[in-house]
Amino acid sequence: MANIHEIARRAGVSVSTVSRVLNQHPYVSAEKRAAVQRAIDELDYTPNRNAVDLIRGRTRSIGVIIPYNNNPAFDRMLSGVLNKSVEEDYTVTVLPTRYDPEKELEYLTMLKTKLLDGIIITSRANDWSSIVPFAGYGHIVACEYTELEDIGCAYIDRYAATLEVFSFLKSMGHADVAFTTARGETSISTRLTMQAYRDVFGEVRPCRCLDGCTTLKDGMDAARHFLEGKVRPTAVYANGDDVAAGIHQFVLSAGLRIPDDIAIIGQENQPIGQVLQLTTVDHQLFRAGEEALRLVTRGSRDKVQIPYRIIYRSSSG
Amino acid sequence: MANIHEIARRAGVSVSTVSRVLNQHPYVSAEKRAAVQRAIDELDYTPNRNAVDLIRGRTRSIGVIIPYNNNPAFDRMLSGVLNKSVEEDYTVTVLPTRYDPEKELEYLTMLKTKLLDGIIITSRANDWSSIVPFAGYGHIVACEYTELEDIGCAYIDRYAATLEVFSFLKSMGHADVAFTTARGETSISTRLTMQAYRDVFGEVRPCRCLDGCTTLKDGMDAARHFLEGKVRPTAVYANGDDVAAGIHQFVLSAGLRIPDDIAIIGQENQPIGQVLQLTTVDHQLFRAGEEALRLVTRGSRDKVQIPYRIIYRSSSG
DNA sequence: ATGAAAGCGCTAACAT
DNA sequence: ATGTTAGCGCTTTCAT
Repeated sequence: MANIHEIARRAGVSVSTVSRVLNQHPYVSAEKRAAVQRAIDELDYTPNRNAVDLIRGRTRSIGVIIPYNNNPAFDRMLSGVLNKSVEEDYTVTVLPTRYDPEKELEYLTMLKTKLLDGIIITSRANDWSSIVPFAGYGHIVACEYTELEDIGCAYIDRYAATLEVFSFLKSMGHADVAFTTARGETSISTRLTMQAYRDVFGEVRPCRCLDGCTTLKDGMDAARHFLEGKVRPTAVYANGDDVAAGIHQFVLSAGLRIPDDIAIIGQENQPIGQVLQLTTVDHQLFRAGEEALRLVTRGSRDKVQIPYRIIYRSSSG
Repeated sequence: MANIHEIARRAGVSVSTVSRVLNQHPYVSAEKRAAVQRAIDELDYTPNRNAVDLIRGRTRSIGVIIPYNNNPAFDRMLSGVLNKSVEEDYTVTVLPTRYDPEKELEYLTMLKTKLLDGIIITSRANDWSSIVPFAGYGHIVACEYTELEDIGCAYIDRYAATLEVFSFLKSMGHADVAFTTARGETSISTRLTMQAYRDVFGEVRPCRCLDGCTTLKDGMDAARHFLEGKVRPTAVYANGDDVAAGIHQFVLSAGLRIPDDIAIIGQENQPIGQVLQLTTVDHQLFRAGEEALRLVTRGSRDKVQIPYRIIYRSSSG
């Protein structure tokens, strides 16, 4: 590929003039501008972005740290990020960690190496203490609430949503409620869910709580688990609509009725939940993703809460 | 951030020596290497990747052109790409086009600007004639079959799969079959589907074919469309499991039985199809994505076919 | 084994 | 208005 010098030579001007027309600066005569443009067209020239980014120190590119791809929740957020990135004219790089802390730090280092202007953390594997230092090299926005000064966030109020769900179930007469979670008490989601449970129903008994659930099949296994005791719960709050759908299937196949024998509430408002008429908590993760991108491109450290909505359907009575 | 000169000064060596230890070259004495390492650690130094990429002319980064995010099919491919990218140590940038040809060309230009080593095209908005020239600047791999020399591909045999589906339906006694598609005859998928239909059933009547379907709701509308005539089809081949699920719902709500009154076959083997016991064509798009990444990182122009599998469930009788 | 120096392709301050 | 020039931070000959 030709470079800026070749264009300059061919147009009979200096490289600065070429640079000026490239960056639409004023103070370039119409003739020279035309000559430069001609040379550019003739040689089909495009500036080398590595050189531009090197000298500018910015890339208009941001990264999205995501534990798993092909997970409804994270995909929604990523989708929101991508959607907004187009209108903000930023490029987005996906950084899948599988919750490997080393990998995550490696990705964060891309701020230091100047490859990324900012990073959105949808879910993290490291403690904040090892993440915060990277905020010195680029903007970091999280999809969870944090009081840290250096970190912006577009977060959902999972505690409030969960509290509302459990309170609703209680008001409907449910006293024995079970729930599923995805990844143990290392995750804030799980901790907040358990806290809300305690605040409404008291102690969390092992037989009413199952971790490690993400897929439809996990939901079926969870339902089997919840139903195997002599006393069975009368409602289940699943950590996703896929899981809820699995529970739904197993419950029906066990000859029980929904919601009469067991009420089910899911999360994320997925199509599968619509089909099965599942009540669901829509955390509006798409909007969270959009907001996260908006924040990170502005270098904002604002704390923005994304409101949730509960969509009541027949599965919860 | 410190740069290589500072490290050199601090370690009392030249920049070339620093560069050598950075790139694990031989011929560096143990003492100097240690001194350099100490300086690197003390200053918490990380090389600027823009500078490295500029001089090397490579980035170990590839782009994935994708029309829509949050579409089961494209998400599967993207997921496969990402999965493989981790083990191949490449970074992937998502390039959403919404089938805007201009946007797509803009993305392809990232090969010229040296930002990307290669690009995977999951689905395109431009003619090959305007895409091929970019192959001169970086590797291009498509997720559709093409004979073009310059383009590698990891493709699915949609015609064969569709032919098998229609032949199966015919063998089951279905003579009046409908189908849905996503985006008109500009898309190869649609063209291949129509071709297979003609080859098995003859003429494609407008009342047996509905375009613009991607979501569950589209499926419900499609079913309404197919059922409104006096004679209704006895089977529908949907272009995705979400669409098939919508059809499923509408058919049931219309008081008809599946598969007795109407057989349904979907595509992509999504969880929703598993729940509804939908027969489905699994095109193994995840594998296609993995293979595409493998090809593009190797600069290969091989043509690799990804086999499909039909998963028979009760919705097709 | 090590260093000096010439770039990679571009931007921008400075001079004219 | 336009050109000269000094970098941005790194790799890689080419000497020694």
